[in-house]
Amino acid sequence: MTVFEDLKWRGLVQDISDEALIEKINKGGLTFYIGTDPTADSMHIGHYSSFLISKRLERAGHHPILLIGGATGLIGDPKPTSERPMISKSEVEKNIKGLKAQAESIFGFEVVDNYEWTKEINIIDFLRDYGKHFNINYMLAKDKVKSRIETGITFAEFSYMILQALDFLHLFKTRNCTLQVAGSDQWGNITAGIELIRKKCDKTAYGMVMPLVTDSNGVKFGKTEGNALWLDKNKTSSYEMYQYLINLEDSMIIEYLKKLTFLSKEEIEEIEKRHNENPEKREAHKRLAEEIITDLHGKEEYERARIMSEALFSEDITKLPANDIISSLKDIPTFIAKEDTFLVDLLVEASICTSKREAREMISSGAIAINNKKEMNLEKQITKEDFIENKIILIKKGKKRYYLGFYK
RNA sequence: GGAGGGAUAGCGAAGUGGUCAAACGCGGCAGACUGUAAAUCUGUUCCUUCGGGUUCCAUGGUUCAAAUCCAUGUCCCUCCA
Repeated sequence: MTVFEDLKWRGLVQDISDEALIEKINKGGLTFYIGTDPTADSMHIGHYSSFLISKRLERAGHHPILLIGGATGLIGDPKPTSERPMISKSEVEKNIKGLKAQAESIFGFEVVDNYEWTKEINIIDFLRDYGKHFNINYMLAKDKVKSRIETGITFAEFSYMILQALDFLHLFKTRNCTLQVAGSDQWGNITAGIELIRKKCDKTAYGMVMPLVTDSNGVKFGKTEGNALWLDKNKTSSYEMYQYLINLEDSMIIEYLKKLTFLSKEEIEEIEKRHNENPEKREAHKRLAEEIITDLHGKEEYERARIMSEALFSEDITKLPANDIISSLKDIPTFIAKEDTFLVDLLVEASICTSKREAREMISSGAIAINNKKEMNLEKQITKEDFIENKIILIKKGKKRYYLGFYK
């Protein structure tokens, strides 16, 4: 299987700008770039899939450059629905630092910042050197702009694609970077760059985009409770990551293995076979979690997450030594618990529930468990006996959310 | 500059003087069923010491009573110039 066939098989190729790219990808030796704007101080799992393509290309003998949009992040890539709020310059600076460190440690890529070559351009040169190459009609025809004509788009966001095109041109000229890789929402910006290169240099550059990774309902991969799953383990612990991956729906799991791991076709087919025979064992889910967490944070982190999950979901927690529980559960939310507190109050104080009303509702519906034992008594007071070894108390909300309390 | 329309809970959207803590849909949360899955079904979704308290862009006003009427302001949209 060629490199391109492998990408295709994994479902990672939505579109390429030119058929000629296939051969170049198979041959190796290209310098390519992938970009992200510093909208947060960490990447999330959504970035991960597209960044993995870069890793795959790197393994196939190409050279990746990671571009962080210190300039474009100050402007904002148009979303199809509405204008982005502007991010402060200090925020952008902070985010760049976070992303840079992360990209280097997780992916080991060379990082560049487009602020470097954008900051010196003055407005007259910008309009003459770049603006002159963009016909408004062409820009208006781009999907992203088109979808915003009704709701409105500011000149700042409208100009975004010129900045991104300029990046591609800059890297093409200075680094001989001939390929840009991204998620499918970047297609318009990439083709703008390809055209700019053709107009200014009379050379051909290429673009490749991958489809957005979603669940079966079209919801973006990694969206849980409105929060993203961050690649920074201080923002999203390995345990949380493990839990998210292990709970993914069956119908998508093989697709995720293809897109998010480096497992070979043969290995994945074997896993698929076993998964179909015994879906309840969730071998495919476990393997996905193992691969992703190990790639991100290393073997040790993965083992910790796995052991913790197994302890919480399959063993009688009260039989374990308190210190073992503490050390294996250090990623879950904690709180301080006094004895004789009413459970209702405790749930609110520990931010397990947002109000007493909700706390009562949870208790009476059987959603609250103390040390894995369901507690439905609204008048329940926490006593010393509720603490394992007089030290800790484990509260579960719903089926999967755990909170660890320390005796005070 | 002129004319008109709009702003309601996380989102979409009803309601146009009392029966409104506000229909309905989505989303969220929980329960049942399961496999810590999906689908489905059920409940729930401002706070509360369960007496009540605080909500419908903001501020004033009319009224026994306002999301609903009036005035002013802010923001958005459409059409005309």
